[in-house]
Amino acid sequence: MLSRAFYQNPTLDVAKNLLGKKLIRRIGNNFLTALIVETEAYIGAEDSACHASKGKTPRTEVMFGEAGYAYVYFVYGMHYMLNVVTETKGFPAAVLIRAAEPLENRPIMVKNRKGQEKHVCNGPARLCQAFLINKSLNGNDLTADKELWIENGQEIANSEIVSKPRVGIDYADAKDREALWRFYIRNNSNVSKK
DNA sequence: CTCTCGATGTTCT
DNA sequence: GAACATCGAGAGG
Repeated sequence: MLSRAFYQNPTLDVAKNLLGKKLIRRIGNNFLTALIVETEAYIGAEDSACHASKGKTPRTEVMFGEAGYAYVYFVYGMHYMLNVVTETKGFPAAVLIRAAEPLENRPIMVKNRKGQEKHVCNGPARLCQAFLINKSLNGNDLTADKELWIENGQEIANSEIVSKPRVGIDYADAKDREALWRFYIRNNSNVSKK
């Protein structure tokens, strides 16, 4: 299990370092695992794409807290997103987990996705469906939790990491839309978009 | 394979 | 009341 110190770093570093790590979810006696292949950084009140840019609210409160906690929220009336809080207490920042590559117990993930064999984890909302992640996990401590946490996986070389603008933030300022704060593993077929 | 379009509910104005 | 860090079904190539 990754320690708190891993998350207490600059958000862009954490976003890149999370690539190749193993996301683990316990469902009863079964353990779902998947390799993280795509992330996005949301950094501080100055980032107009970050939820925290509108100030601290009950919804975004977790992002203002200590690093290493899960920030789970609901969008579009039907989808959950999984983020991990980074940096220091009082500075709102998080990394969105956008996609992963199924490792163990893939059949259970497919079942959670209502039988969808393709596109099991290649999208933030799909990942949450496959892993049964919902608001009940919001605020859980990923450095101590028994239901959801992250472990070391594969080493990903810097040359294998691709940087792109973030997805789905048309409402943000131009400078924030253009920021290359989306990271994914080159040539991995599980990323959410080409 | 690609594209379009509508569902859905929480949050904030 | 509007916007929203999306997805999947269905139509067409």
